[in-house]
Amino acid sequence: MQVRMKDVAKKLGVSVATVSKVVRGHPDISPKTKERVQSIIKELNYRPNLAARSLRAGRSQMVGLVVPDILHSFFAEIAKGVGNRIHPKGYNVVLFSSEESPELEIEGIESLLARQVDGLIVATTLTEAQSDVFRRIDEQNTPYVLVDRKIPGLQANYVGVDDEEVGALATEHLVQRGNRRIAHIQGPEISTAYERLKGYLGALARHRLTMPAEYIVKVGSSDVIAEDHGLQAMCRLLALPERPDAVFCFNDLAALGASRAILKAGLRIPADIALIGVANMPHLDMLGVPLSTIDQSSVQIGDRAAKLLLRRMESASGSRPTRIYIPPKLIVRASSAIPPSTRGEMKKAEVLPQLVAMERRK
Amino acid sequence: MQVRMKDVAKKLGVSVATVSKVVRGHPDISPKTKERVQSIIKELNYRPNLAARSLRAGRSQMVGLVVPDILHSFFAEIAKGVGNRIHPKGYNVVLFSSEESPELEIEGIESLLARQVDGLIVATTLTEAQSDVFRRIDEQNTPYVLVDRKIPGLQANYVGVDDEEVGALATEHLVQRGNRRIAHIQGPEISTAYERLKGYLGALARHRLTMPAEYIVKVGSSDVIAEDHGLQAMCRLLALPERPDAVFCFNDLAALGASRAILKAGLRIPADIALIGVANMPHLDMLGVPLSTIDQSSVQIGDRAAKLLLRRMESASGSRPTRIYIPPKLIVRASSAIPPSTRGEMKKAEVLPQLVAMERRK
DNA sequence: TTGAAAGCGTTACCAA
DNA sequence: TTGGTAACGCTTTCAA
Repeated sequence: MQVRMKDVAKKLGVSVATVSKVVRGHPDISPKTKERVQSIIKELNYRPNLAARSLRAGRSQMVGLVVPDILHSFFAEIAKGVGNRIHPKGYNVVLFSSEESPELEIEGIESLLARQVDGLIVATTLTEAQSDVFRRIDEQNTPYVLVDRKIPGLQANYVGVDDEEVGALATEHLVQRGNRRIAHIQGPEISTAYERLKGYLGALARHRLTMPAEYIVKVGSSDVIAEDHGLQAMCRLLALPERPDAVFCFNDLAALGASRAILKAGLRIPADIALIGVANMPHLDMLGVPLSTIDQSSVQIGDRAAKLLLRRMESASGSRPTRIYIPPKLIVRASSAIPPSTRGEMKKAEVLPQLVAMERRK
Repeated sequence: MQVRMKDVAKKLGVSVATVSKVVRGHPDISPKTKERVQSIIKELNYRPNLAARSLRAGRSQMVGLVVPDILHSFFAEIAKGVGNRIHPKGYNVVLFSSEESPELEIEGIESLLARQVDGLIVATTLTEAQSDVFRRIDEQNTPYVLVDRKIPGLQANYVGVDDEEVGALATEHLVQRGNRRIAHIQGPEISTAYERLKGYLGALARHRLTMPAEYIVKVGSSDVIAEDHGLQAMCRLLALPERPDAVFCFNDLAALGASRAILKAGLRIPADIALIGVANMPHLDMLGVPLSTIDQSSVQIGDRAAKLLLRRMESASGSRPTRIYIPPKLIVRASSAIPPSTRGEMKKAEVLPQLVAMERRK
């Protein structure tokens, strides 16, 4: 059924060793034999069995990619970056979506290790307490690269943005625009959320601004359902005696939810409350109020992670972990764009047309 | 380095055959041996080498998934559906993104076949002329399922929506709302585009409406850059002596581009031009004018495709191709929602507030 | 330049 | 119920 090397060899009266060498472009083969073998390979439509090759060679030419949710455009972009980098090198991507479940993630990683992937790229949902999977990966001498999320206390290759800088960049921007009551809708229990919070607090401190404790609202759960949580968090902020004039949201999904809450309350963005998210998700520049955000160059994160992994897979193991930080980029759109001088002076009726005009000029 | 079955067997003084049976849950093993073996497996952290198993068993427990672009939410949703269905069955997904390139797609499929995947799910970019890859897949006796896009003349398992119905549903809706000059921004050279066009034409015919030939504008290229093309196509429509009062766009991305063009021209959606797309992409309900669309239940498409594939992989080959159609769902939002009676009677200034109010009521 | 043969880690058949 | 052993298709070493 399947054409094997043996079949090609038999048809030509040469040995399988010869065919094997031709297939892999091994040098010591006469041009004539090479050509004859190649023509038979074409004729029989022979394809080497990569399972056999993996077993024999001890390398599978596969890379495992574990993400919390492939639906989140951020992770899809990472997947794209990884694929585009490694496919030309003859590797395939085995994708595992952990659905934000640590247990599933561990199962996924184990299954990929069993598959003998040559390396792993992981956007992890695991906490420090669950991180022994990574030590098990190390034991196997399988290189891996963490992307987006880090695990405190784990020395590992990492590619992502500096999330403290993300938080600082966003908050700084809101301050520059004259906002003085800046709240933060915080993300779930992952490193990115902590560091963005740290950046937010740092920026406030630099400007000697202090906020009431209730201005930091915790989004209880994962990235995926962040929209609902953003909405709920925003509702809580709106109920405060003195409501914020700007909100830095953990990510764009949270900002989306927050903006729903703001509009529902009959308030205006950014005239009443300015908003900024993180991720630069596609098409959010076409929202009713285009959303300001921080771009993380996610395709590039995937690309760089794959590049780093390729290097680690090729070289002998043992080099110290590398951390690569991609600079975040502030993208200012209407949701945080109204200059502070205008604030308060605008009549309600003026706001929407202005936004529409702003959009048109683009 | 790697723990092998042999190591487990040696440590316990049993044979590898026994260990193998325990690992796979083979019945004739005494409870006592089973337990002892299992405890050693845990202790040594043994994981079966799936490359070896694949080679020996002739089945890899991997499914190949080929999509034109994982960034497109539609395909990411399919990937999610597939993964969620097959992971619990012990399969892994090998993902290949063809970047809308037929050549790359063929390479990708070949690499997956070489990897001995047990089955393939493909959203193809190939035309009938290039379809012999699929016959080669058949020769290998590897089952495959096409999703979203069909190839004319190729008898194959298929899961998707009935795109003619999609086109009819969208067009019918625009007609119902009182639109009489309904244009269509057509998709690229793929089955879905043809069939949506067919549905559009059918619906118009049923209502005895005829449109000028220029009302059908061809988007030259792939799904991915459909936003630019939608914009260009819309510009052409706007330049016509009698411009349309509604546009059925091949997909949401094209509609996004079209709406950019409409707003730039200083026109209003839907007061001047109503718009509807296809795909129900996430978050487009939060656009300045929320976008009407047709939902394709894409996660379900992935799920059903995987289910069908599992059946085909388990049963002996030879059954006739199955085609599964998921019913499309019309989702009416503001971009096509203004009742026809209001049309023309509204002053420009009234439109935006109305839309905002509409959004708030949600 | 070519080929024979060992062996990668597993499974499955058959014998004990 | 257990174990010996021959494959699975390929790579690689070493000899011819």
